[in-house]
Amino acid sequence: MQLPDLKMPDKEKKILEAAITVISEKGFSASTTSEIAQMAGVAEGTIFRYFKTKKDILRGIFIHLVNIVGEPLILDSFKKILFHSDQKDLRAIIKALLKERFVLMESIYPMLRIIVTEAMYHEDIRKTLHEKIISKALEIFKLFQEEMVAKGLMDKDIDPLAASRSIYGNLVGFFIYQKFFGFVIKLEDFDKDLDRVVDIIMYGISARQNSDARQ
Amino acid sequence: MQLPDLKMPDKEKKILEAAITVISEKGFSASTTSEIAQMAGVAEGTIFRYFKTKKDILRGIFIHLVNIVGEPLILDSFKKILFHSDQKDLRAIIKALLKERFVLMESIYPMLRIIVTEAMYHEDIRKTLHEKIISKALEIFKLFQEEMVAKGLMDKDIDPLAASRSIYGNLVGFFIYQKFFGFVIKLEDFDKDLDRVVDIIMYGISARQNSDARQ
Amino acid sequence: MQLPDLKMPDKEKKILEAAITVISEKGFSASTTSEIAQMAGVAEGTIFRYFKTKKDILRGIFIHLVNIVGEPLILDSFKKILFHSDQKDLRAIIKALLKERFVLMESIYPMLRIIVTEAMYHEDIRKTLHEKIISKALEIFKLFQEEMVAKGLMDKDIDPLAASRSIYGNLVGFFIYQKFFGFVIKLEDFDKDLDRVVDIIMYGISARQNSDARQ
Amino acid sequence: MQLPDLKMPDKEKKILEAAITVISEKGFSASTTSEIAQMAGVAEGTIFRYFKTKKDILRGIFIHLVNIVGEPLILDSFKKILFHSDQKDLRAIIKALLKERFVLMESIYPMLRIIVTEAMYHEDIRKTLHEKIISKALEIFKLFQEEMVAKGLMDKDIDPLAASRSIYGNLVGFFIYQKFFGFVIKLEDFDKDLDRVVDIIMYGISARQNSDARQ
DNA sequence: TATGAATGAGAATTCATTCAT
DNA sequence: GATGAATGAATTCTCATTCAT
Repeated sequence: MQLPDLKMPDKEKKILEAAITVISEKGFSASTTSEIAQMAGVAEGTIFRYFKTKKDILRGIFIHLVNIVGEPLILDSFKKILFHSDQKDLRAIIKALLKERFVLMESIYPMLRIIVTEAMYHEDIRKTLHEKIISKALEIFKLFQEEMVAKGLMDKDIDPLAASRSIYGNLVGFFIYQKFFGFVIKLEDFDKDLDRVVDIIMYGISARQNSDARQ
Repeated sequence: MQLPDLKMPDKEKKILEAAITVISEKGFSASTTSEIAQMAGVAEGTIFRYFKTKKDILRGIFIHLVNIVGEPLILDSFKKILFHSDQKDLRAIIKALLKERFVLMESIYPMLRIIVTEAMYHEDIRKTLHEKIISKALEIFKLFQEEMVAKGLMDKDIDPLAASRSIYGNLVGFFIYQKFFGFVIKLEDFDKDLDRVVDIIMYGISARQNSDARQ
Repeated sequence: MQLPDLKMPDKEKKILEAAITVISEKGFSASTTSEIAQMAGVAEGTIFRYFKTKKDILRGIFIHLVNIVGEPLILDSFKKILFHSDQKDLRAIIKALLKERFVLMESIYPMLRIIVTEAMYHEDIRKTLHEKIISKALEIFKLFQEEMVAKGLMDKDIDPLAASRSIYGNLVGFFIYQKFFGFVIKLEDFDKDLDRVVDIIMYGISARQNSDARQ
Repeated sequence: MQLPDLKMPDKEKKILEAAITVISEKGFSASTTSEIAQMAGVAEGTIFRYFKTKKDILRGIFIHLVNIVGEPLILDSFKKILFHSDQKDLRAIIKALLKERFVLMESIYPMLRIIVTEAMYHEDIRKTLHEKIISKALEIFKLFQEEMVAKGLMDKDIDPLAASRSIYGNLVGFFIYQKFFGFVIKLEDFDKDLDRVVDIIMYGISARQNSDARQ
């Protein structure tokens, strides 16, 4: 896990990167500061110059996700895809979105794994996550939906929460399947797979009234 | 977390139940055997009569999930809902399925939390999970889809993996939202919410060709 | 330092005794739990079964001094010497008192050293010490003085606080000189030395009106 | 704690002053060099330019007490009070002495606290203390006593060691009571209190042959 | 079988000391 | 000279595991 250049001491960055790697692999409690120090190539004591306690390392990772990764990586690219897409075609936009999200998730995968695990156990992390990222993404999606509804590409009755949950639910299901249970697949297969996901997001699982509905 | 009656010594069952509670709340590594013993009302040494090591407790929980909960609770009820439903209406079946799955997930929630966390970190757990539960559920769903396609209720082109992933993705998205981010909601609201999820699973997020498509 | 038999696990007593020895020799902060464990002949972890933290060991010693040693050893013998003495002679009583106090101080010397040091740095210890021992001793002395005044052996104008402070000041000065700066002396020399101390406590340092005043 | 101007680098003096403050408050082992550096307003590394090890700081404080404070502050003023007093009255001299000593002790209180604590644990400190200060003070007192005996103000039989120990014992008892257990008292009360101490030093605690003995 | 005291390896954390800048 | 980041040995404390009762 390589973090972007930040105004942060070199060693602190190394420790944070090492911590993300180690904690992502074994979970927070099962990781030791000695392991993190070793992987970061610093003395164990050095860790505690930058992070008062072990828990503060976790906090550091989280803050990083929310502040550094959250806004520019997660939300900005989300906005960009939804609004600045040249495509006037909803299906193409959704597909582009999934693709970009998939790549994003892969690129911050170790960090993601840590946050997901910890969010399961800590209310405060969930709360911050919701406040800083999830609720904002939902707002963006609502604006997007309005635009799509205006263009006649989405149904106005559709609940935006349910719709975005569906997109993300499908995406995560797809991601987990690829990452956890799937085999490494060829790029063209990936694209086909993705098409299937997009179709279901677009038209659901029921029988299509007319096959023209599909692109 | 109450486990069903099993041919298992009373103390072992108590330990397992206590372990599920404790580990679900703090994660495996952060839980201590002394805590589990205390909650189970047994001496710390007693734990090691039934489980050689702490890790074996986790294994015990997992085996329990797979063997005892997996087949009868997870798969059987899945089958029952899909095939023995009186309804000839796909939408109603999906809704019933989601409802039943939601209740099931809630009832085994502590266990679920443990397994999901551990599956994130251990390949072998993922493998067993896939073998014993996920792949079987997929097979069941395939049979169900064939039936639905035959009745003209589902599109034959739809990938069953993608379809079931969609159903589960939507369900899990819904579940997480309720459990982790949601507020406690009234039962009738829950039903409305569920309807929206079902609609999206059924018809997707795109504009409907004709509004009759919706119930 | 041997503690009296108490309803206290054998190991706890051993740890407490070892702690008193070690801490008395090096001071609290400079003593390590590993050292204490070694001297007590137990594993380091065992210490923390009986004392949650290192600081609790100190608290244990203090509680011991106040509750176990304070009342029966310090105050009771104080009372006994002052009131149950057969002697009708103030000088003899004071001498007996000094002798007995000296022996007592020697017998709990390691504990004393710890408490004195810690009392210098911790207000709460001083407070408890005052409440539980010093103020009580002062009360006892006041009663004693009343008796002596009634018998015409002490001046009624003398401030009991100043008087007892003088007795203890002289005693401690004597004790410190013997223990810290003195050489080991013969028993008869000790007695002579003590006599000089008693004289000064009794009659002060000024020229005596008549030499009969002295024994 | 302000040290007098010395031919000593500014930083070294600052470090020494800071060290006295910090160590006096928490004890030597419990104080950290980082704390001392912070309070002195220098970098931690700077400390080790002036003091090879942490222990050398303590040594520095001690040397300071003995060489700089010991002779001029402790012994000279002792001499001055005893011999250059205008008063021909022993009682008045003792009272003046106690007053002056009390003020002196207060002024070097932090340093005193350190030395007393450390003297309890280190033979070598006690030895130097005795050699450089205590034995000298005793010599001075002996000369004083001779003078007083010549004037008929003190008994020739009185042991000078016992007498000076009494004076100091009473003083220290008084000091401790005021500093550690006492409440803040008014100046006039302080003087009354002091009178009582002086009386006891002068005439002891026994009944006075005639009340004229007291001033 | 059940207990829980005892263990000791290993964890997080502290801090005097060094050294490149 | 002065700095303060970096170190790593030492310290406190935790906890899975053992074992005598």
